[in-house]
Amino acid sequence: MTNQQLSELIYPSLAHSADEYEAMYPARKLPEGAKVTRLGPSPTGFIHLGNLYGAFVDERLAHQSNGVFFLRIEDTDDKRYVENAVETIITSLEFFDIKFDEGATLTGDIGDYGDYTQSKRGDIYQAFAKKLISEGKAYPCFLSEEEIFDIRNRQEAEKLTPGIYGEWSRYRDWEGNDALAAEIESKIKAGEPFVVRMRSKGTPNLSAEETPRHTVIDAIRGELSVPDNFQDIVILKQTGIPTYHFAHVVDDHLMRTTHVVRGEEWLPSLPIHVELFEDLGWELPIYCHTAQLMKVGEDGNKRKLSKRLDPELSLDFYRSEGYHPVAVREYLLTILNSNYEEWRAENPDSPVDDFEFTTEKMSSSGALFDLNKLNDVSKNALLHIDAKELASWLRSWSDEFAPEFGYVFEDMDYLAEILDLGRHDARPRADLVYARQIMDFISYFFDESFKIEDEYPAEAAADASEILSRYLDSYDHSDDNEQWFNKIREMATEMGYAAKPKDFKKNPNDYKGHVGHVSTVIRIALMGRAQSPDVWAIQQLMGEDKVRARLEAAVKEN
RNA sequence: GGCCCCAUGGUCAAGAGGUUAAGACAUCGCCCUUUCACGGCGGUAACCCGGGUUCGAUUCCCGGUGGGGUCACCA
Repeated sequence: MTNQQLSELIYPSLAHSADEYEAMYPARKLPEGAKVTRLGPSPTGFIHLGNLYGAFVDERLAHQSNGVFFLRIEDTDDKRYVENAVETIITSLEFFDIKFDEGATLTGDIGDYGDYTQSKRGDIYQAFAKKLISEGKAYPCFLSEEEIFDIRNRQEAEKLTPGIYGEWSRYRDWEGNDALAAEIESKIKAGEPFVVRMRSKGTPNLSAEETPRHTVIDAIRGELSVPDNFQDIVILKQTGIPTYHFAHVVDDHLMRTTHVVRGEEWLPSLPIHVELFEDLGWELPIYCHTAQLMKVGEDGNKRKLSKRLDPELSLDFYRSEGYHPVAVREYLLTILNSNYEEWRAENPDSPVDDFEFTTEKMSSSGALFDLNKLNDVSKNALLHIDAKELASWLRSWSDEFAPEFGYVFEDMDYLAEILDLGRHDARPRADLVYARQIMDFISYFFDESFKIEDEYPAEAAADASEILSRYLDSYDHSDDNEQWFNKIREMATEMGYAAKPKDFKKNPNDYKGHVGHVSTVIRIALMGRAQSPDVWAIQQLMGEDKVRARLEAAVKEN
């Protein structure tokens, strides 16, 4: 039996040959320098910030170069599949403005390089596996789970690298062994299950110094030292479905991916991929191994984000808290490219996508996720969003995640005015961070959520009742800001408070307190809290009736 | 344990042989101010260790140490 005969025996009737597939998916016609990237999620229905981080890199690389960014569903593990996962992936990414040009969509594939779902590409993988078998670069393996377990135990006892390779692989060297060749032939004819393994050319168990190496250039990390692989890894599972390794190599070649962006956890399997590309006679794509987003664990050490342990890093967390997609995008960019913040400082009003993103400026060490920084970036980002736009965005957030705030959206113009409070001053206020926080920040405007949260300052608590009734009596809604404050100052002085805080600080024994304490009493009666934007401006927005009603209620309380 | 990746303040990070070792977030103080926010000024705070190479290493090389990742018919 020859390798050629073996391959025919295993795959007697495939729809197409490897060469035919090669011709069906020719090189893309794209402008010089255009990059083709892809996102290959497995449909577990869970994406976290780390995935988004990687997706940004893909998206920017492709779209900055007039290239193509496509979505490929990597569902080669049926155990992992979660209902509606694909939909979740697409809509979550869309929310953060990650859009695909090609690939799987909710209504079917778009593009000429499909199918874009790996489970539908069985024939293609088999055609290439057949080619490898016919060339002696792969072989069928009938080792059972128990046998593999046994091999591993013996290897561990001998302190050898575990795995199926070299002499440990019983079905590897059947050439020149007629008995074994006959055994394989009869097993196949009998329909016994098998996997297809790569027949690695590497020499097993060499010392680190003896191991031959390749140098692969990584666009983020520079030169990578890749030791030769010697493991006969599985390329096709018993089901005929490929492992990640084989699917990656076949798909990214056939789909003409130019840049493979993936997490650094793939670095250890790079030797396998290098050998597979070589076996198939294909050129290596440019790898971009991104650093993992980290988190501080319970032991105080950094660790990789984990879907089990860190549900709060799920994209849904940010969506439900109401972080604006632009803010998240902007934050990610600050950790993605070290020169981003500098660029942003120089171009405060430019759209994010004007920034020229480069892999060279990416850090190769894992960044710790920093909520403080996100919040800071977010409040500046929201400053650039028009109030009306912000209002309607908040409404759609509420519809989906917080319907209890429905009353906030009854008058959208009013909401927009509230949101705009102080945002156009010479020194604009930056109060708004994320939707849930905003709901709390503006809660005093609505009787549904208004409540007294703070206590009157000690300096003026005893006079609270008098302050409020005098204020109410003299209240004139048409007063301008200056007239209004002069009245308060006058009243404060009459009641024994300093007209200026400085006077009080200088001679604390001469006064009960200062005008600030007096106005805090008013602030609390109106807003329920000691801290808020300008009282006069808020009163103008609330309207005279509401202002009087709040003051009257406060007087009654005292 | 083998292999791979990484290593500058609390965090994100510039720097690429000679710098008073940037900047941002956080933090502290002061100023502005009727509160807060914004803004301004200032402060605390860092090159993991040991060997080389060099006139000179945070920077280059080697070795440790530390952290991370990975060793599946998961991706």
